[in-house]
Amino acid sequence: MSYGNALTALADPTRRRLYERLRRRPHTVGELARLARVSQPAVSQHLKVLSGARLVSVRPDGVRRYYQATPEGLRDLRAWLDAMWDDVLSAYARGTTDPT
Amino acid sequence: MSYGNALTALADPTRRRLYERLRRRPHTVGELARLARVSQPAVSQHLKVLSGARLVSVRPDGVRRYYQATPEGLRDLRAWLDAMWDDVLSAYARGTTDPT
DNA sequence: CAATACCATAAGCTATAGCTTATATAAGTC
DNA sequence: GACTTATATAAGCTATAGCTTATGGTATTG
Repeated sequence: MSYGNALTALADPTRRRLYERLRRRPHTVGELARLARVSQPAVSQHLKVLSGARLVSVRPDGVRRYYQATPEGLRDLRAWLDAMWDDVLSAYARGTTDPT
Repeated sequence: MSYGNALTALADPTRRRLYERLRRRPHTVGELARLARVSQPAVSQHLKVLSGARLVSVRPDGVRRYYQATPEGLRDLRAWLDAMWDDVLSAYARGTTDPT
C-alpha cells in the first residue's frame, strides 16, 4: 500500500547507492558515511527516509547502529510492479496484435 | 541500465497516476488532462519524463497523440528490483537465521 | 483560408529535497 | 568524571521539480 514511499526513497541516486550497499550486509552509519560522498548527517537523513519506507531496519549495538535492508518495503513495491507489468504487457500485446 | 530514470519518473504521484491510467489503454493528452487535476502543459511535461524513461510511447493520429505504457522501461526496473530482492532476501535470511 | 482543436514549448514562480555546518545526546574509554 | 566516538537533530542555504499562464505550431473543419 505504501510503494509510493519506496519509489520516492529509491529515486534519489545517493540514497539508492546507500540502499544498494545495505542490500548485502549491515553497515553502521559511520561506514556508510566514509564510503559515501556526502556528510554523516546527510547519510543519517537518507537512512531516515529509507527507514520510513520500510526498506531498511536498524539494530543498535552500543553506540553504533547497524542498518540493513529489510524485505518489507521491497515486497510492496515488487507487488505493485508485478501488477503493473501484467497490465502493461497484456494491454501492449492487445495493441500490437495483428488482428488479421 | 536506466532504471534510475524509471524510478524518478514513477516517484512523483501525479506522474504515477498518469502512468497507471496508461497501463491499460492508450489515452490522448487531452483525455489525460481532463482526468488529471493539473493543466494540459503539466500533463505534457509529465509525459515527456515518462517517455524519457521509456515507460510510455506515442502514436500520433492526426492532431492527437496517443500515449500508452510500454514494457521497455518497466522491464529494466523489474530486473533491477528482482536482483535487489534476491540479495535482500538472502542477506536477510542469513541475518535472521538461528545459528544453533 | 479562417477558425478551431490538440499538443508542445517557453518563461516564470514557489515549495521543497538534499546538502551543509553546528550542536545535542548517548555510550564506551582512560 | 573528563574525553573521545557514533549518531541524530536543528537550522539554514541552494538548486530544481512541478506547477502555472502564455504562446507557438500543426492538423482538421467549415
